[in-house]
Amino acid sequence: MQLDKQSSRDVLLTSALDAFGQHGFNSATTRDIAGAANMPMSQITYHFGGKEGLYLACARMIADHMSARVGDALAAVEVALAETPDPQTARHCLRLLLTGLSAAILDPAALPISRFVLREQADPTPAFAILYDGVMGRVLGALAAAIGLVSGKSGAEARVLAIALFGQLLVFRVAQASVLAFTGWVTVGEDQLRAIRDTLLFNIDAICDRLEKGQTP
Amino acid sequence: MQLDKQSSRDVLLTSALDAFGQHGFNSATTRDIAGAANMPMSQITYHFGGKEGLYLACARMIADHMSARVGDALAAVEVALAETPDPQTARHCLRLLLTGLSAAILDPAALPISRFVLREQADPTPAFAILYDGVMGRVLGALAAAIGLVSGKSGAEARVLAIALFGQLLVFRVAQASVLAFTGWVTVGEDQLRAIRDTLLFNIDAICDRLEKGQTP
DNA sequence: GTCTATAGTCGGATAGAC
DNA sequence: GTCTATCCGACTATAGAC
Repeated sequence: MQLDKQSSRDVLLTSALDAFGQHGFNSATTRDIAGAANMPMSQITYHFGGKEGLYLACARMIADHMSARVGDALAAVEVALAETPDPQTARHCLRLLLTGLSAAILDPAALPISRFVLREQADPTPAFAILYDGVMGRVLGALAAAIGLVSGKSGAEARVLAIALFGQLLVFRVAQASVLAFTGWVTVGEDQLRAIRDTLLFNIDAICDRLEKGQTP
Repeated sequence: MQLDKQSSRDVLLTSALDAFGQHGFNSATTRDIAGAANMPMSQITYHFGGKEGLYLACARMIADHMSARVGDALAAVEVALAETPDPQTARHCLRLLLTGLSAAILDPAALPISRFVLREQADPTPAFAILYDGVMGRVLGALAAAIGLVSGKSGAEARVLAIALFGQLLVFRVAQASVLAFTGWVTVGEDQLRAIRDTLLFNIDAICDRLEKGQTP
């Protein structure tokens, strides 16, 4: 037996991530989560102490997973911005970051993660701190730093612009129902990812151009 | 008695909108909704037939409310684009639309509505069609039409760009927990609304400039 | 470590008095 | 139209056998 060496703990975690992402903490039931993992509900109590412990464990798993996925790119950008702090480097970093984020956020395989994170954005629980400190704060920080180098400004304006840039991407996940209805797409796959990424890069160049001309928001 | 002439039906509706927005359909309880309106749960059955009927009635109320609020501006833009279809008019319309949308979406008084709509975006129910057909489809359509006039293109590219523009605004509502954590704001009030709107208008000009130069995404 | 059985709670719907 | 009382199903948690 045990053809796959995944511990029942891990099986429960992925099952839970899926359920919490789709239905939220309250609506997801421990019975369904355990059932999808082919084990009785009491396994959740045994491994995680209860529903809440399971939820927090999901958040930690996400933070680890995302750090592993975008951590290298993020670190590279942070180093580049520190070593060669000029507008050209910054613009390149922006393009790099948004390209990587597009792939990570729109990847269909990461859908359960996206859903889970979005729910935490809408109404944060103690799991929010785990996610924000682990990944999102760093991403926004890197975006704002790059924008600061391009515009020569830092502080509030750069941060607002960083969030707006990020929103251009996020909307395709968070408002997916409207996106599909409006574009006629049936799914957000490879082709759509390309179209979105190209639009984002175009906008980055447009905004950087205008920032470098010294015009400020 | 009856100092205010609001029918108990209306009181239930606003109470329900609040609860559904904060907790979602499943987690909001009819007991709490009725309790907040100071009436027994059976009133929901009487007026709306059940929890589901109450939920759909909320969606209809939102569609009516939003149509009343942005309907005029939307109609004006649609007329302007049809009568004087040139890039200058289109850019002006874009600025007008985003300014109006900023106020509507970030208005603290409209928070319950925002929450309700966002939940429908994440996982649509039959209420989604009511909301999309009533407002959102028209908004996105107007944005895409204006962009089409500026860039000389219509179709998929204009629609993707329209969604991206809208996302710059939406993110400040949908990811509010991260926005507050990252900016240090404690709330999104008048001052923050101005900062966001100025950034959006700056980006619109930047993107329009580049589109008019004939460069395409 | 893994399971079954059960306790205790809560939410939605309904019946029927007023 | 508005209320109280009650039913039934579904959920989390826990005790305890193996």
